Amino acid sequence: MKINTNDPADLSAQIAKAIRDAIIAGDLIIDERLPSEQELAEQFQVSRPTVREALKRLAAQSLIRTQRGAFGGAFVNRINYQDAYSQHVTTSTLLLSMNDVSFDVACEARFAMERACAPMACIRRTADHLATMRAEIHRQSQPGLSDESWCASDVTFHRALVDAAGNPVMSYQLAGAVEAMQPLMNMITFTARSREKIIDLHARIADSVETQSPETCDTLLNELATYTSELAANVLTARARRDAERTDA
Amino acid sequence: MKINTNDPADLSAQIAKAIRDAIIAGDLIIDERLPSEQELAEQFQVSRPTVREALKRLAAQSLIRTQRGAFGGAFVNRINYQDAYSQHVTTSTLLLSMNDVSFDVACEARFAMERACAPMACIRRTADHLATMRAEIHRQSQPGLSDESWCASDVTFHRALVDAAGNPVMSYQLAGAVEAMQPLMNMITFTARSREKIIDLHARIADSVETQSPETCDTLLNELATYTSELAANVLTARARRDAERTDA
DNA sequence: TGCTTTTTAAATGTCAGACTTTTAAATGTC
DNA sequence: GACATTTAAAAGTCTGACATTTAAAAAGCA
Repeated sequence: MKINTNDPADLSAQIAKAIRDAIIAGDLIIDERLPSEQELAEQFQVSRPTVREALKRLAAQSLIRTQRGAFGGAFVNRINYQDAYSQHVTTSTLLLSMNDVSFDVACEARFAMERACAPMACIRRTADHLATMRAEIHRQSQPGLSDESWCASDVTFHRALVDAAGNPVMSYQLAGAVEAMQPLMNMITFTARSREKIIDLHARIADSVETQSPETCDTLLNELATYTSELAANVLTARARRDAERTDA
Repeated sequence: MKINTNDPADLSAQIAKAIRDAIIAGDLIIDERLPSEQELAEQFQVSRPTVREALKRLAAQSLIRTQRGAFGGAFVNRINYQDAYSQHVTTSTLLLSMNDVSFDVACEARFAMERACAPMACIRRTADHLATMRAEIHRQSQPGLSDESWCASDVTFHRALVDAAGNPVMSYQLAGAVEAMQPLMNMITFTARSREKIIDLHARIADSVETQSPETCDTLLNELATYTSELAANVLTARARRDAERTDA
């Protein structure tokens, strides 16, 4: 584990990279304790604050965890789905919001991937997944539900559908697409009428998963995708018209 | 932007969280300059090293970038696909390797998502994507190709297929599934015969994308998924048998 | 002996202050 | 006006110290 003296990057970044590479290569195994900060400082010939900055970088990526006290230190972390999941969602959300990704592109990606889950979900769904979907449909039917709660419930419903596929790798990868859509979904105004239609689709999707009818489920998801896109398009044109009027006035 | 004095977490973690939340909430916009480290230290009533550790955490997530010199400082970073992509791949790879994810689960997820790309790829593929696919097929046909080069070429081929769908959100989300599989793929021994079969499938997949035949493409990807699983199963049973023999001796 | 309490040492967390290096704006010079 | 020089601001780094946490080791005790 060496650092390149010709590298223009910060020392702490170089040290972080060296340790990260060692973890990825398997030279440092799970739960293995790194040398103490003082020892690392001596190894890399830098000061302790510099080592600490490097360790904080790695901690931010959940690659290590630190423990205080005697026999404490930095340990190689087993990355769990929870940590990876929340990081993935944060990054995906920012990626979408910062890069002017159009609603259509995000929507297309999300539903394409969700439709990939559907056949597996129809086969492997448990009573638990179905119950979650039904519960969210019930929540969505309640009058006076705020737009935010509506969207949150929508995400929960779709997460249950994805989780029903029983493949944690897919759940993890899909999380970015489904949850990161929420801020974009919040732009849409869901009228009582549009909510009604979506709830109907949700109910029929739940039915198709329960009766294990992948083709029906696929068709319904497609319909939902189309309808969601339409709603978004309406919002955008309405907004454009209003802006135009304001410019005229 | 305040920190909670009752929070048991480290100060640097709290400060990082406060700034991160401000960025996610949109209180800090892209390219906005944060206060200098000295000013942040005064605002949060901590020392400069503590602030620096917080900033390094954010830098590790590509949320900020720092610039030295007069009028330098920490700036809110526009997360680009490149950065997000490599982070996503790193995390996915470690998630798979550290959590004993079975080959089948990872394989299923990968091909299910790839099949979701296929219809879009058939419609939107450009000459560029097709050329990349053909070039990789050609590379794969060369005798004496190392297993690692073979796998790398395989990833490039499939990335081209995914990119051909013309949806950057899908490309980003799929990157984790496709590239993170590489270490698992490296476990498989690709004999000349198995390579031949895969190359044939690759060629027919490229054909189907070129002739815009989504159904054929889907079937072929399915076939490739099944065959890949079979190869892996063979490796695993062979290894199990060998281990058993070794135990006997 | 066996359990509880106290001590202790090692490690991270935090701080203060100084110095170095980089960088771009401001100033000076031709 | 174009180029060189100065300068100040900011990140990067270092040194040394102290605070806090924690688990092992030691001591005390029944």
